[in-house]
Amino acid sequence: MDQSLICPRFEKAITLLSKRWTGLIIYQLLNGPQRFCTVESSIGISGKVLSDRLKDLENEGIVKREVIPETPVRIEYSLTEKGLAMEPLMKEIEKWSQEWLEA
Amino acid sequence: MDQSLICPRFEKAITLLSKRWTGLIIYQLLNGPQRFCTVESSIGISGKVLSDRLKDLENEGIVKREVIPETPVRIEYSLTEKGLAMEPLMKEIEKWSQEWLEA
DNA sequence: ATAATTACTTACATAAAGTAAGTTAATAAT
DNA sequence: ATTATTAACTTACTTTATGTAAGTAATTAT
Repeated sequence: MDQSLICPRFEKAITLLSKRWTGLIIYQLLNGPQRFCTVESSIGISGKVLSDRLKDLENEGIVKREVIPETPVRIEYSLTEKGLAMEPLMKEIEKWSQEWLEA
Repeated sequence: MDQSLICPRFEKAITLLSKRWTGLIIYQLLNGPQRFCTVESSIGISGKVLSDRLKDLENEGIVKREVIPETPVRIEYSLTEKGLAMEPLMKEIEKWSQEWLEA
């Protein structure tokens, strides 16, 4: 009796967002391209997990990684079109949180 | 250099949704009140974790638990107003998934 | 040659989730 | 009265995920 009526695409999306940190990383990157250490310190994630997540998100086509040969080397992470398309979704989370959660 | 510019309410909301299964449980309950075993089999979560999550969500005021003295006893879980208010958010996730993920 | 900086990686410890068996409580059948 | 049945959990144990802290690679400045 495993009648999964849940759309597999929706399930995949929510599974993505249900991974710890994923949502916050995307939200943070909506502020524009930024480097590893900026994301790390602004959301308080460990370097190890951030490294994992950014790879996952790159594989999903949500995040883009760009090496900028400066001194020392700078690496910029940014959202792809697919990632940027999550903005309305994030706005809805924001809305809900402002209406239903206490400060 | 820990300049967390992220709104604490938003952070709490996304932390909630970043817990494995939370989003799917809420989504499933948008179909209307239902019992433990229905949620369990429709989303494929283990009884143990479902039990934990439903307690968390009850404590957050998102889910309501009602004992119905039938034979055998039936327990119905449903969304509160706060939980129902997540529908637009879920719809946005659905939209994104339909536009950006493959079937 | 040595030090400094960013972006990682590795080894190890702790916490969360999965599995399967067991418990409780309310009847219902024998 | 005893046994069985069913839903809703719990508990004990295993596996997986995350956290912490130290280490490495590459590049350039001194």
